[in-house]
Amino acid sequence: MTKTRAPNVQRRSDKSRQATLDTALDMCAELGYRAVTVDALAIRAGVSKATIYRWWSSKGAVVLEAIDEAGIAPREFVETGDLAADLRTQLTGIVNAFTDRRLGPALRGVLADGQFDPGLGRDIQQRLIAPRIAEFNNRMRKARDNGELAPDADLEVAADLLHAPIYRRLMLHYPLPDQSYLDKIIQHVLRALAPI
Amino acid sequence: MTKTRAPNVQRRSDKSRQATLDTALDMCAELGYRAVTVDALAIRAGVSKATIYRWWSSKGAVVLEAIDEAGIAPREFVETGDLAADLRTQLTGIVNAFTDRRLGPALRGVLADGQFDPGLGRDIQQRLIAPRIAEFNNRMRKARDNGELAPDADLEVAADLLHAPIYRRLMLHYPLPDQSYLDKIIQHVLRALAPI
Amino acid sequence: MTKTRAPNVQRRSDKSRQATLDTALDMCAELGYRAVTVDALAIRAGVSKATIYRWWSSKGAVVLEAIDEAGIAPREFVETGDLAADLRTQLTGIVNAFTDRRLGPALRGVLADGQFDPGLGRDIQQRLIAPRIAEFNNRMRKARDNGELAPDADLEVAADLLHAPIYRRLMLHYPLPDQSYLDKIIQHVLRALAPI
Amino acid sequence: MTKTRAPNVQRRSDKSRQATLDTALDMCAELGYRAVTVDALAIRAGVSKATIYRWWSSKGAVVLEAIDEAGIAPREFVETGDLAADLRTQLTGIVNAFTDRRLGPALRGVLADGQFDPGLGRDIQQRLIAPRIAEFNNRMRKARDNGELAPDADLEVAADLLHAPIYRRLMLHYPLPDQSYLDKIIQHVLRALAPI
DNA sequence: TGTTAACCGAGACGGTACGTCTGGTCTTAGA
DNA sequence: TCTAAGACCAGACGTACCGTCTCGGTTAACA
Repeated sequence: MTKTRAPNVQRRSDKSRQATLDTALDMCAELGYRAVTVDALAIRAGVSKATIYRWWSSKGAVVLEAIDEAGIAPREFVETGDLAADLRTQLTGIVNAFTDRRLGPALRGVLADGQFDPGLGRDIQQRLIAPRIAEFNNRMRKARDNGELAPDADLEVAADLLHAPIYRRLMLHYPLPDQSYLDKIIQHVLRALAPI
Repeated sequence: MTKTRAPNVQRRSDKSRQATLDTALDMCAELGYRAVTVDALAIRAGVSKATIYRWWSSKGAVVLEAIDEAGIAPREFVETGDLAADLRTQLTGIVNAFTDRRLGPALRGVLADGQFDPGLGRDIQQRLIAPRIAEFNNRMRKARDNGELAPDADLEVAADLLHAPIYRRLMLHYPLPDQSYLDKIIQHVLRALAPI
Repeated sequence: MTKTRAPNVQRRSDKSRQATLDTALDMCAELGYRAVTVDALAIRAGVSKATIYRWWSSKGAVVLEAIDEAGIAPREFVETGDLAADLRTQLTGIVNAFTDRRLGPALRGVLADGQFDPGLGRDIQQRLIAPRIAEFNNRMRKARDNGELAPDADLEVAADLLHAPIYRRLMLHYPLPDQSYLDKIIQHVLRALAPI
Repeated sequence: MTKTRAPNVQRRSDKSRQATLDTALDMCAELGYRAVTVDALAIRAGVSKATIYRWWSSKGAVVLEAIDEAGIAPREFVETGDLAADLRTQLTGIVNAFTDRRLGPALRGVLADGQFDPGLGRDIQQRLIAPRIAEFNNRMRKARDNGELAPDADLEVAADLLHAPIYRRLMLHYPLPDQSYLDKIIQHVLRALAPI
């Protein structure tokens, strides 16, 4: 009885969808993620609350989809043959996503919110993180095959050491790494993973 | 017209203070940080809401103080002379804090909340993080002086590489590192910082 | 930044409205006007506080409307041709309203509250008092035209002398007039206003 | 245990008592009775809340005592031998008390409050009303003995008819009677009570 | 081309937590 | 022992959001 029948995606209004996603990012940028309420989002997007809740489970889900759609940060590696340069490009892309005037606040907010909402956390992991880690692993596997890394280089550890400083700094309110700091990180990690 | 004349610390009721802090941790453990409300905390602690707001600015501030007081995770390094072992002890202590049945949920919650509330974030940084980083730097400086690390080893990078994986995994809902994974991290970092 | 966009009366839930008004009178009767809180009213009426505040400005406004709707005391005069009898009927009706088990406490309470809240006082005057005074004046004007009263009988004074003892006794916690006392009042006033 | 032993009146600080009473009237005049809180009263009078509650049961009791002490309105009749003039003097005194810049707000407030607080209501009746009604009855009895009133004139009715319009007008937010209106009331009542 | 199902905006609803305020009690230290 | 100062518990206040719901109006697929 209470169960709302699954809505028909065919008939979904794309205008309402886009307005909701766009407005969500705008409002995060202006007010900060926390201060964005579904009520206000609905009014400003010219959309009804029921419509939002018909298609998304929460504010976080809206913002996550908006971020994903906005194509934040490069997904695929631009491969130049220079491993350090390629890592630098990817890490810089991630940092830029967090500092982007429009996307940054939404991204930080949704990540923090994901720590409270397990469903949202899972979605973030799957939609934002996993594809980029897969790309990262691809690139690293090639480097390992090329002999740029030790043949038994542990890619999970590599992913952690390279990416984690960004998240730690987010979480502890330290300033995010700049280019030269990223280079230091990369050099340290490559040294740790170097052959013999 | 914020009346808020600063309250007189001399006359503070220690009983109310302790009850509030204890109950805050208990409720975080039982319900999760998010689900703890100041109303419910006040009732269960047998304390009035006004008293809570007289001494703390928010739920997060209460929980932070409770965690700090509970002496979560070792502050000082136990120095054995074996650097890898000492780092392992400290990092294990941190991971244990996050997985502790009583403190873990409070700690995770307050860290996530700190990402929304800048004041709280600053307090976390100062009360929880900074003292431990100082201890860490002490230990690392000794190791550098002993020649266990390169004479130009960058301790900021070292701190990031060693601690950050824990925070990244928290943030992305990955499982926290276990002992053997921590050992891997430590070995990689020590290799990156090794002399010559 | 009073958001308060005027609510849409068309879509008002009559069920919630009735439950609120009914419960307000019940609670006044049981607990006394002062002890009724909006919180408790909302819970007992099965209505949210927001709904109450959406449609009424205060507890007093709810109770006033409940009283008005309950049709306390006869509004129109029942005209029998016998002036003294008609006045007796009306005054008795007023006294009965104040002693009514269900309405009395609400009515006394809202009148007293109106002395503190000017807006409420004005509403009481307009919704409860003015229509009855108009009816009273109609009846008295007819009596004056009939020669039952002096041609220059002052109806304002008449209204005061006849009704005021009830209010004075309310205010000073004297017992309210009974039938025979009302008759005395009426006889005195009619004598004072009698034609030459 | 909870029972506070009756305080020793001998040792009562008269300075605190006077400051409390004076400040109570001042604050009623400035802010209105409702807006005066015991907290604010204590602070402004330089007196502690505990001291206030030791000697008075409520804000209303303080204000009532302040009014009584301020000797509002003439208690005794000034007897000139002219009954209408004497009544006019007394009624004018009462109206003046209600419109007095300093005492009026306190008096109106405490009267309204007395309708909620039965104990306060009783005290008002005994301290403020009863003595004046006794004086009134004295004067009226003399007039009856003098033959100015009918020998069977009902003094209770007389008191009601003469005084009640003031209270009704207070309660219904009508303007208080002015001199000429008081004269009309007096003339009507004297006519109703006139011999034969 | 008319019917109809499901969308849509609007916004009222029951809940619930917020942070503030007031009332009345209790504790502490000083006179 | 009384006082000033003020912390304390209790709980009401009015506001803000939440997520659900009901209402007409509109739109698009099917008849």
